[in-house]
Amino acid sequence: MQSRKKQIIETAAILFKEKGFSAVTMRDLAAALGIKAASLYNHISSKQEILKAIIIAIAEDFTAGMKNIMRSNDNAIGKLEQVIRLHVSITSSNIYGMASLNNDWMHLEEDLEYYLKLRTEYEDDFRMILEEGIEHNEIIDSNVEVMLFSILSTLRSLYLWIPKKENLDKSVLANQLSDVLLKGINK
Amino acid sequence: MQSRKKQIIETAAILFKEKGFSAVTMRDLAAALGIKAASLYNHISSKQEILKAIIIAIAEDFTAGMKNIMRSNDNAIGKLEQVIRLHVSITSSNIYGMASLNNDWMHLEEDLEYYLKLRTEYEDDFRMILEEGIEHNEIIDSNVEVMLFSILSTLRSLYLWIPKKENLDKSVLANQLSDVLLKGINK
DNA sequence: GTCTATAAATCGATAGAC
DNA sequence: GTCTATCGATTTATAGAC
Repeated sequence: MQSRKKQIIETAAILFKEKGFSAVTMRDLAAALGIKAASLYNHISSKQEILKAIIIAIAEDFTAGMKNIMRSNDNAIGKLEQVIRLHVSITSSNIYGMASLNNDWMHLEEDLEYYLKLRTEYEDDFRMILEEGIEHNEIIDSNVEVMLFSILSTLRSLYLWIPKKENLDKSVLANQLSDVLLKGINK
Repeated sequence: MQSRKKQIIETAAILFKEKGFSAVTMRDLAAALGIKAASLYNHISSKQEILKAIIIAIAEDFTAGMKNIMRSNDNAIGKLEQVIRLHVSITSSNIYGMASLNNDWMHLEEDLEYYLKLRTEYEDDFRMILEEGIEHNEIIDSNVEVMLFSILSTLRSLYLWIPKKENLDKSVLANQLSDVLLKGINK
């Protein structure tokens, strides 16, 4: 990808995190880059193409990461720890893009169906890990959907919290999250 | 409040959840109500007033609920269980409004500062409960911010998951959440 | 209380000069 | 690769008839 195009997409992601896709105009984006709106179209074909570039790339990263985890020989708890590390890793290197993935996916047009397919597959794999853990007596036999929802909500919100941490150590954060999410906070 | 105004605000919240505040036009809203856009202005003064009505009311409900919990004599775990019930209660009766509270607060104009004040106070109270629990040996002495982030992310995402549950029993859900959030999923 | 008509501003995107 | 100029559509909101 050309360097200028990449710069446009990265700058767009920053603005999209602040106000959302719909509230950011091509003039806003151009101004942030120090050019005029018309000049953007020498590098990208539409606002929609920018959104697609941001969201689909990250969604495919999650899919690839999850497929690797499913292929591993770890037990359920080990797989969950891998999933947590996957979220910390992808999120910390795509803080702005994660905001679009979480909040602006419904504005995808041609790629909406594809995005939803990736998301459903991801959640299905996640659920399978939990069910496998219950079956093998590693995980409490509580409501699977509540556990899935609880862990995934936390991991999907990481993009809001990681920027507030100074001197982020990704492996320390992943370990703390594993502790809290798997073992709870009760003493 | 007049019945028609209430109906407009409730319908707006439904549309805001689907596409976000910025992507919903006054024509969309009017069409959903079976009238013309101009007719909306006989009941409300601006699109901004609708957003404010949705968000501030819920934010004040959370503030009032948290103040009650802070005044109670429960220990830290008991207070956390109350907070979980507060989120389940407010969210289940404001599914659509919670989407705006979470995703469209940045589009508030005159009331943005007030909203941020309420949110900060809420998080400070939440943090105090956790710190009190650590001090009294009820809660593990782990990273407070990670615990706060983890629990609050889950509770703030409830509006996405509650609609998927059929035959919702609020007290059952609150108990399941308390189990998972406080005791973890590890066996 | 809803309508038609419209104002004034802004939107994404294109044409063509340099 | 960026610019000026502009198109055509759409935005929030208002005026005034009914």
